[in-house]
Amino acid sequence: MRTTIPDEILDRVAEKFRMLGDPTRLVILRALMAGEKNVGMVVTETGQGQANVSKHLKLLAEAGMVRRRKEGLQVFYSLGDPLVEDLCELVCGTIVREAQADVERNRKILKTWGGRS
Amino acid sequence: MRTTIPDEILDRVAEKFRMLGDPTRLVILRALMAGEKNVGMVVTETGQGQANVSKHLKLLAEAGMVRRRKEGLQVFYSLGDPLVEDLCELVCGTIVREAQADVERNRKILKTWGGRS
DNA sequence: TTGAAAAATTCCTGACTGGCTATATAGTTC
DNA sequence: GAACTATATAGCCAGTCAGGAATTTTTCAA
Repeated sequence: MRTTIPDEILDRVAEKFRMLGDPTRLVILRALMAGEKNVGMVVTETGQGQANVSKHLKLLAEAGMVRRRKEGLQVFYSLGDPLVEDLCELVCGTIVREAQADVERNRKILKTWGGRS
Repeated sequence: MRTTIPDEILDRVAEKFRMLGDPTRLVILRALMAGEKNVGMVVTETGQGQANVSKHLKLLAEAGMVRRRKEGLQVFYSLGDPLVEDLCELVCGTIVREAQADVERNRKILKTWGGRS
């Protein structure tokens, strides 16, 4: 039996997912998956504006999905726990499976109805 | 080595997460975790308005996270694949760990600085 | 102290979205 | 067909949020 989501943490669960529900944030997190980076590096790597990156990193840090370390002028961010990677891997796997199912379905359709153009 | 998120599916990954990033949708999905239900049952179980539930279910179905089956007047929805449950379980586990860490931290603070009131 | 660099913050705007009410559609029963 | 039920849809409003430009804060170096 699987445990259900307790009411008390529903909002926090939603918050975590909401943080991952934005493509720009995913790109930022993907950049951090390769290792700790400062804001400037994330900016150049993602092509996003500095203000935007800073804002997103703040949100991610507040949600506890990213760690913050200050060193002189620069601030370094890194993934806090493997949760993010695990979640992304699961979802990516599902999407790949969906794509494969699509391909298979189309292959059958073509086999039955398709001819040479 | 972990595979990174391919650019081509970034938006779809974000969409899946975005679907889970709303407390109401989580409640709806939680209801479906117990098994297939028609819209009316989900409405009474979640306490949400009928129009809202219908809209959310439509979104979830479009995102491929919920299956739709029509039977006479009623429409039954069910979880399509175990992805949702897996994701929720992971996040819940993390939040519980965070809470435990908080408790532990506070315990130490009290042990050092706290006295009897 | 002045200047420069990195990051954060503020303000603004446009787009999106959750929830509501009312209405429409589809299917059943009489 | 008329009445009824279950679900879907349309329209509206308020709140939220991503992105950009400009400014501020923080820190280091000269």
